[in-house]
Amino acid sequence: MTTANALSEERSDNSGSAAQRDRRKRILDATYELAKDGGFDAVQMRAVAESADVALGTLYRYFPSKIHLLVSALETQFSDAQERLNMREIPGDDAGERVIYVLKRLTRGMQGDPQLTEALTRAFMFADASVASEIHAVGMSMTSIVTHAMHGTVPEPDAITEEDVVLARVIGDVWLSALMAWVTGRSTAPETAHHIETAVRLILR
Amino acid sequence: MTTANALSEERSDNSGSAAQRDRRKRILDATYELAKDGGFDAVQMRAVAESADVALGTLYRYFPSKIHLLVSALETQFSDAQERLNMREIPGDDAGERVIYVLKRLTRGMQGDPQLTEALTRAFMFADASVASEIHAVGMSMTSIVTHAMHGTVPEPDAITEEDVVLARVIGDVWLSALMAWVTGRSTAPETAHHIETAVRLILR
DNA sequence: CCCAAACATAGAACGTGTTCCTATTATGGG
DNA sequence: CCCATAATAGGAACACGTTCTATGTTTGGG
Repeated sequence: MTTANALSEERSDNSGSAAQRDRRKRILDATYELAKDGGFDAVQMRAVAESADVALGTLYRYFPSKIHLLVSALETQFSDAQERLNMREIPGDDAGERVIYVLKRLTRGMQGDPQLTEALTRAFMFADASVASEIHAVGMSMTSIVTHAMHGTVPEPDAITEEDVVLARVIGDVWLSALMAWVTGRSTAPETAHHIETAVRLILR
Repeated sequence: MTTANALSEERSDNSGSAAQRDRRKRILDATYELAKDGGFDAVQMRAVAESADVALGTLYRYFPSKIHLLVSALETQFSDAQERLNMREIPGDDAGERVIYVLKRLTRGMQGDPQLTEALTRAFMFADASVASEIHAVGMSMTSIVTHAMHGTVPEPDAITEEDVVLARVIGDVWLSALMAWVTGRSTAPETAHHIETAVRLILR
């Protein structure tokens, strides 16, 4: 999703210290690249470190575990998506239509990179309490995306009711479960889309 | 789907050499014991093998991975719960009340054994495509439990409508997400119960 | 300019899931 | 009873996440 390739070391023109900056970004880019090709298993810490051209210990200084690394990658992707979506109005005649539109778009995007999605989703699922803050951030993005879609435009904070949040959380739950079913091969892409659509209509009826 | 261990052949000749008795059951029992005390991390394959008094290779013959082992344990627990619930009528005046009753009961049961629940849930979450059939079985039990609760009594197969199944799946999704949030320390037990209750009322309104 | 502290590197080492190998022990058909 | 085959035991070996150690290298305040 991000710039295709910061993997190739771009240290040609800038000598020394310029290449020392942006380790975090290099690491995340390497993570995306490896995940895109081989999924969760291919994101091996030694491989990430080598790809990002940092030492293993440095990788662990930036991300204290493989799960932190992948959930942080997911977090970045989600807040990017949230930002992109916030820039425009969501098409659709009612909340249900708009939410379905947005979720289908999100889902299609993720299904376009199955291995990457598998890596990020499984990390998210496996995360334990130590990753709570990153997971919380992802949840916030998800809720924000859905409430935005429900309202059609970025809502004023005090325009979001208690019920909106409950609805958004439930929709987020369903979306996550559907994504998981797809990632683990228990349902096809069309089935996933259909399940999400049905559930949203049901919840926002 | 009626008996607890549909997977095992459950050899009935249990007299004879006691030590040979049902390795599968010994393994699952050891798994429960270790999980109950120390959660996911404490379920170490060498420890399970030793506890169950089988060789490591034998353990892997019965369960091809730690995830298979734990998801199978979850499967057993779920189909036990399903069986117990099927034996009686569910109290409650409408579908929503009954579903909430059952889910609260289930949730309380799992929260009574936090470490065990953490182990089983995280394994379930982490499972990949190779565990699809076990995961599917868990999903079936879940759906069955919920449709049962919706109807109040074990429904005839043809009394279950398409919509029932959709409702049950959505409820299952929410329940799973709530359980996950609790397991990873992102929400407390009361919050979890409240979220489930709110969501069920919303879905079955 | 100098030095202490923070940051990086390379790589060894360790733990646990998983695989593999060999010898031994049940099992069931003839 | 005997043998072929499968199942099990016991344990070495390997892979990858993670931690640790020893040694530079950068950086910012005096």
